Amino acid sequence: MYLMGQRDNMSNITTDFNYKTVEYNQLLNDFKALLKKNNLKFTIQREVILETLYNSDEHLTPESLHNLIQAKFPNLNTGIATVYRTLSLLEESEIVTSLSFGAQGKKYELGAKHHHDHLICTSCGSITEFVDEQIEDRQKKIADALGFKMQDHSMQIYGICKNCQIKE
Amino acid sequence: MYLMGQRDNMSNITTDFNYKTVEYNQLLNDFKALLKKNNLKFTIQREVILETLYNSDEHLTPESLHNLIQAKFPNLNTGIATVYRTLSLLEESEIVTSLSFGAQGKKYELGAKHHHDHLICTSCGSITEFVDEQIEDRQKKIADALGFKMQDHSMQIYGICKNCQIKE
DNA sequence: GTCGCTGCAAAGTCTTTGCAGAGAG
DNA sequence: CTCTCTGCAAAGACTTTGCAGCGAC
Repeated sequence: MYLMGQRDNMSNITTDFNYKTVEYNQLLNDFKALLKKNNLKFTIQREVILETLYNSDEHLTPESLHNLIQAKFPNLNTGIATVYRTLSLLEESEIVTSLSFGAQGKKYELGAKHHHDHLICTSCGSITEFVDEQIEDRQKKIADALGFKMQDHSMQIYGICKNCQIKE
Repeated sequence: MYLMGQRDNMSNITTDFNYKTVEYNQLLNDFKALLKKNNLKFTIQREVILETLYNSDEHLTPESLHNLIQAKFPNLNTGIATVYRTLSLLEESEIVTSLSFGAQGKKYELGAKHHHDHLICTSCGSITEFVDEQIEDRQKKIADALGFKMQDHSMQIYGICKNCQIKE
């Protein structure tokens, strides 16, 4: 099992621990191509949303994403509705994936990274990512054994994270 | 890894394949004891909700649970608010567990069966349950390694089930 | 220019809450 | 009797949609 590294938050420069497998420019180009293919338009709002997702290590709710954008680009005055609309578009295009964890609402993350699973703190809501080859292998075998043609899978472990255990 | 059997839908009589580890009467008694312990009252609505959950193999939404109850006990005129309140109570007491699948809303199932994971057919929506000890072990180890106090976990494998593959 | 996109506000979902009367203990 | 529960309806939280003007192409 290995923990995903942290990526450099300040720029697109990769670090030794960078887990993003896609450069921002490539991602952006893919997105533009997708838009063109579907006769959709490339707008500044759409770019800002993609960029903000890319530059965040967090799993963002539509609301927190909107807040980040408002803070960084106050002049754009981006509406929450546009954030929702763009997230749906990105999810449909499999550029982002969503997680519905415990309570209510979804969180989104870029899907362009490595596949990974999630450890979710039920106290503070923080999400830690990990990948475990043994589990990945096992999942394939189980699907095979049941005659199931596996397309995707997701795993979540819920509990109390280190920090919250200390606080209690 | 082993597949969970199917239970008899018509009565509380167990079959060879029954996977419920708890008899309804025992479940009911536990629930009554829990209520008493917390100075809560045992009402007909609460019983009907528990019973309906017990007698359903489906993963139920609050709404579908409410519909089932309305259909079976129209005279009770159970309110949806009571269903929500009781589900929260049951979840808090770890008698039921909730799943947040894809879209929106939660689905509930009795937690009194064995723990299990889910294979979900993206074509017909059917859900197959399974348990794999290797994965269970691994999950514990991962949580431990990350200083995480594990409370629960869930795993879903998405794909096309045998039947749907044949149809295609 | 055209036609899709955006912000806004209104409308939809799903869930929770306040309240007054009903009912369990 | 007391104090919790319940159904109802209203309120909340989150998300989607209609619309008129804006902006990408």
